[in-house]
Amino acid sequence: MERVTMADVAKEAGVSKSTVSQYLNKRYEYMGEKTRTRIKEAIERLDYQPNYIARSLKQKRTSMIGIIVANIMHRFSTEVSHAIEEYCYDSDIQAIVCNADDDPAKEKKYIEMLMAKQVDGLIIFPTAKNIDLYDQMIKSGYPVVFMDRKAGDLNLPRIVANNVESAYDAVDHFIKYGHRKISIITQELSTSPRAERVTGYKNCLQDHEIEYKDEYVINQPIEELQLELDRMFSLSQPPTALLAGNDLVFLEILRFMKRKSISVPEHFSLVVFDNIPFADVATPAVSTISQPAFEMGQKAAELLLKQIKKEDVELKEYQYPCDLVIRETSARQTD
Amino acid sequence: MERVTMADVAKEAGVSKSTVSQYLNKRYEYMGEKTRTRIKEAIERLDYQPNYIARSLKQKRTSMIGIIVANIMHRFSTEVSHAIEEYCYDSDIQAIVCNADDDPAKEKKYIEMLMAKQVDGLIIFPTAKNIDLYDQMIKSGYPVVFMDRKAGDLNLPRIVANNVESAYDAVDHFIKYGHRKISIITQELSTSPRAERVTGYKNCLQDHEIEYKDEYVINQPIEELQLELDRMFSLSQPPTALLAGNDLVFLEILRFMKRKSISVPEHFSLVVFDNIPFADVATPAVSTISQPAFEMGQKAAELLLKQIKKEDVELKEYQYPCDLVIRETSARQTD
DNA sequence: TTGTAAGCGTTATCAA
DNA sequence: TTGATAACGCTTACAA
Repeated sequence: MERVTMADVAKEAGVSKSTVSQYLNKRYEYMGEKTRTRIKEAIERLDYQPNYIARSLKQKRTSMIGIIVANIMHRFSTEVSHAIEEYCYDSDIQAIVCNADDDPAKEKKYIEMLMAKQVDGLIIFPTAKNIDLYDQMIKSGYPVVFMDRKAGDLNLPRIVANNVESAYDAVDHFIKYGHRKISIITQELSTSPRAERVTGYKNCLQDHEIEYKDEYVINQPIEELQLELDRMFSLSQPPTALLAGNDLVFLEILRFMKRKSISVPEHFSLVVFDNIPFADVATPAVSTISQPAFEMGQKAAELLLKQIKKEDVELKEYQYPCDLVIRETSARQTD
Repeated sequence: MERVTMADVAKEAGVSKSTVSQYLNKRYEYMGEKTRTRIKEAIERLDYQPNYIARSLKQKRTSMIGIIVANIMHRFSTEVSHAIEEYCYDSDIQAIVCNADDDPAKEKKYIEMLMAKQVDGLIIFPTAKNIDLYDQMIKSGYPVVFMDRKAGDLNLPRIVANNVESAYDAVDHFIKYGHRKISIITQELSTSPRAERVTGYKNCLQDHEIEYKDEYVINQPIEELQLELDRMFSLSQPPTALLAGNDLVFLEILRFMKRKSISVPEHFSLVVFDNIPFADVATPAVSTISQPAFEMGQKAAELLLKQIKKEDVELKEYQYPCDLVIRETSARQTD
């Protein structure tokens, strides 16, 4: 196991612990050539590995940050985490990814555990149910960045997509393609992006003077979606275009299509709000609204590391535009 | 920031640090009822949060483990990591996931950094290029479990899939479906699973007395695959069945199909060796050899935690059978 | 240029 | 049943 300590190296090299410490922290300025090589050799001979825990205790920094993801099953979360990790790697920072699984209690537990582990800061996809806790962290000056979701009226940097506008654009695209019976399907409206996507949908219908119909709007838990889809497609006038609110919803729509043996874009046009793997190479290629997950992740990391280094950051909302990519699941409606 | 320490709580409650420590570690046996409540109240009043770093320094355990994934872009890696995390969550252990990105130098750096951070053990998808380092860790008694890939002849628990047999089964399935011109496509044969899958392929052809043809076997980096596929499908006798060696290869095959406007199973049958999202709900649904990623991850975690707790574990290879799921991309060949 | 010594916030040992 | 006190392995004034 880990045996060799700095004291051993010091003894081996015939110097004191502090000198070894100096050496390790590359403070060579006032260090004699011989002492340096002697320490170097001693370290090699003993195969000494420094203990970062001890250093952290003293320095009050761990060079670790935490990422608390609301639900790791979303491709978007994975892409963002990945971008954060990559950014951190260049600064010799470790990222610990935790999955709150859409459970506020689990989120709370992770926040407390990561803070107890003295991680230097946190990037959170907030469940938005632990407002008091968020508030307390922020007030205490602890570095935090919010990602993807809005929560409360807190004074910290937030990275979000322009959900309203992007959903608007997708619906606008449907309308330009001749659709009038347009549906939007999301999970429960318990998070800001979902609600915003529905808002964009409504706004666009309104601007085009298309009547909003409740029966075309599904906001239900994943488990309910098959039933809801059955219902919606039994209408005398089923929708001809669907906007899937995220990748998990898309999965359910695929399942539904499989079950009914129907296909896109023949039966309806489809746009998915989310990054999905294979979207471009699938047949038919899937039209998507893709969020700039990589840029968003990098920005979050940048803002967090700046806060950790006590540099000034703007405590505002950083909004990212998404990219509506029309592929083969969108078709013109001619009736 | 983090201000309140155990000493503050002790003072506030009018007891000594050691008593507070006892309380926190739930050693109530010899503790007076009143002291207990006084400490409890003091903790609440001060909103004290223990510092796990200090505890770790003393106890020489961090309750963290590291996962070093060879390449995070594989769905399999994500699923395994996820299973490990879930298992660890129940034991109050944190998992730190690092992506070596198929780079032995990066793998080495991560191993050293995680050990310096005093993580209690490591689950590694080895690049198999750092044998000396692996050897050293294992000799020193550090808890390690290998996942997915074989590396060197080391004395530690290894979790692997039965690659030879599973590839064999897929080819056997092709042959039963009337195929004789069967191709296998993988990346470079630099890892054991890839080589084993090719072995299974060869064995099966041999058992069925089908001639092995080099021109049907592609083992090239991802970037070369489009060229190689072009070449292979320009043969006078192109293959009628393809076994894709993993999910990234599958992506390239999809890209190729898109480019050539050809489809499965009309142009060829396809089985993918890997877990891919949407496989069952895609159209056509994709035949896959799915690895029991969840079980493999759980087992790895179980074996690692046992080692950490100094319990005996068998230092052997744990081999997991995969599941050949025939879906719609496999068709009978009638010519 | 290097060494001494006092922490960092816990836990563990042993007395009281 | 509780309290001193010495670690844990490192950093950092300050002294030499």
